Amino acid sequence: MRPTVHDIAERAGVSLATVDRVLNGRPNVRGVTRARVEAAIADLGYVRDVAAANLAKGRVYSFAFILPAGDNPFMRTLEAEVRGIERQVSADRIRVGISVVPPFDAGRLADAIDAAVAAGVSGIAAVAVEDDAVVAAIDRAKAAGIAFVTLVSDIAQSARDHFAGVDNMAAGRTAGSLMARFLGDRPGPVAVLAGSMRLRDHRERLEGFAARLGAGRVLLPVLEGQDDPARAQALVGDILKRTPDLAGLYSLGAGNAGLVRALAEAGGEALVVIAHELTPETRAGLSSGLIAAVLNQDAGHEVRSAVRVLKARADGVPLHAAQERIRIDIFVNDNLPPEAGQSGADVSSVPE
Amino acid sequence: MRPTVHDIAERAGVSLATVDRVLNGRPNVRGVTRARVEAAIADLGYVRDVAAANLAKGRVYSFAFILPAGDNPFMRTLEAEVRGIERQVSADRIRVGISVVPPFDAGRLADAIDAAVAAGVSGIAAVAVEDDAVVAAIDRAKAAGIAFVTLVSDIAQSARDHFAGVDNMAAGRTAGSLMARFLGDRPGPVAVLAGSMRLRDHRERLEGFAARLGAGRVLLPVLEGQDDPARAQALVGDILKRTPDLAGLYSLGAGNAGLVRALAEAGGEALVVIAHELTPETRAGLSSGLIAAVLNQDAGHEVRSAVRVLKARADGVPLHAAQERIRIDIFVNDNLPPEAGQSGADVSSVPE
DNA sequence: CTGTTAGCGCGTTCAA
DNA sequence: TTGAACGCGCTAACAG
Repeated sequence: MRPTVHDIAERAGVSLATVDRVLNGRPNVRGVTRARVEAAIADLGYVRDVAAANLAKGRVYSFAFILPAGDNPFMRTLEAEVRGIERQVSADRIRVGISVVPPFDAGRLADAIDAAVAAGVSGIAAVAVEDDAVVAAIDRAKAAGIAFVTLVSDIAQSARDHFAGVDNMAAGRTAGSLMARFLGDRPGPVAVLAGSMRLRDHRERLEGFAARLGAGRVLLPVLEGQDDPARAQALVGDILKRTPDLAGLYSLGAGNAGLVRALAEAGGEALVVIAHELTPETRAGLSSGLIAAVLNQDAGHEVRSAVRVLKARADGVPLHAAQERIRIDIFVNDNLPPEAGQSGADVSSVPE
Repeated sequence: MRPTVHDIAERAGVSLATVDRVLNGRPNVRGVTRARVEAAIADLGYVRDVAAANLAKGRVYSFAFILPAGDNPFMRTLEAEVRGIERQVSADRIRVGISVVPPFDAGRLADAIDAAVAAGVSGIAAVAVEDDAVVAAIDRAKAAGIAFVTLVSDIAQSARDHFAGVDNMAAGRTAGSLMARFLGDRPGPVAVLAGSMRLRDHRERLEGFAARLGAGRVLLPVLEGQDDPARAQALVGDILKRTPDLAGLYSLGAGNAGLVRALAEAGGEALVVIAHELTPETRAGLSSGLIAAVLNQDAGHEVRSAVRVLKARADGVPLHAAQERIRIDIFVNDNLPPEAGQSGADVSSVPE
């Protein structure tokens, strides 16, 4: 049986309360007493039973997720995953709230962070926007002792505890080497559709992509679609028309609904298209053969990872870094995961 | 606040003990009383606090993992993951034991299952071997009320609760379509290296692969290497010599250390090689460019999934099917996850 | 058949 | 500075 506080108290010759004070770093314990208790803890290899502790405390974790509004399908999937996780973790006394802020609006994001801090949450996960105001807000949250995880998009120079997202440079490299493999010796230039070169994620993906594409391949100037389906459709339609020998197209941002429409219209067959994020649109593109491969970050995994990390931080407990690393998934038409039901509502009931 | 057993007792006008009896389906409760309690439970929307229940019960879950012995690197990774998960879940009063049995030995596997049942575990996870004796043993375990999960390799016709592994037919299709894409118009036949056509997993992968390879492509007779590195090396070396125009090679089983050695020796450059399972050997193959892509099933995910399912079954709680689906990962040289430290020992400690 | 009571491992009043 | 005692939500002896 695992040692308990009783065992420690007995071994150290003190009472339960004193053990508790030492365990939780509370004051009013003499140095010698503290040392005796700590020795006992070390000797017995005591580890606190977090479940029992929470039961006693009546503690409820409250985490805030801050996501960008808008019709970016990936962000909506992320939101659905956050909503879906609620029931899953409510048994562990964890409440998760969502606030949605205008996309790319650093001021509003910073305000939302401050609001969550004021509301007394014990952890925050947010899709970051690179901005000094946001960095400052994150640092304020950390200073208030609140766990902070950046989600999907990171700000490394902030005080955040963890980043739950992918290495976008590596994602770009992956797209580049896949593109090179798929094209083989086939001639023709390659186009890139991005949201905006002002976004760090998009810059990184492009850089990685270019690095792996191969020296002999012409890379056309980047098209910026602002992650907007209509603009993306126009841009792609245009480039297809103007570049009959186009060999490949890499869509590294959102707005892929427009991309797929433009591809379907043009009826281009041999064009190799690689896109990001598995959404209904890109899934359809894979199925119809218009898209060769989709790179994906698993939104569900990211959300679950964020919750685990926030909880671990709130408990002051170490975490398994290996499990928290978000992979870059490659999907083709044959390894697509089954279409998820309604936002995580896919529950198999148990017989008997 | 969530309703507790006290609230139910009060509302139904009974004592805690009676509520507990109803909650846990124990006997010695009058029909009318039971109905009253159940009504109160429904009215209040009560959900049991599993953590508190386990604390009270002093319950320790004990799960048995049964794995094949031998030097199959994937199986050793699986074993390492099982050992690695112990500490991670010991906080949740879960103990996991491992027993290793001779590979492909149905009798010994069945014995191990029976032994675990006799030892009184509450759940079993095993890499299944297709055999009536094994089916019978699984069914005995289920009859004894023990949760059962097949791992990596399934027996669908048994009474197992769940399969934690991948769809091998889909994995084969994925390999086939990737091979077709990678080869493009390049001429030349394709070879397949399998362990044994007597293994259902390997048959399924081959079938999927052939279905997606394309009609115009010649598929050479299957090489059976018995998952043995030395035999694999000999077979691959031989086919490379005898088939100078060989365009592609699909290794759908184990023994890839031999495969990589043979490839390195031959110095074949343009040959497109696709293999299964990310091991040190295949990882080296990807890095050196000898292997184009590796299909993988995440052993850590499989083990964690198995534990979650076993625990859910033992608790009689529903589970989120979507999270328990094991994906078919595609790895190329650019999206490789960082090399894991020693068997899950990759723990980042928490500051402050 | 039903109710009382004493814990599970821990945190938190209160006194001392 | 320390300790005794109670309670978190639930289960499991016991009585009745």
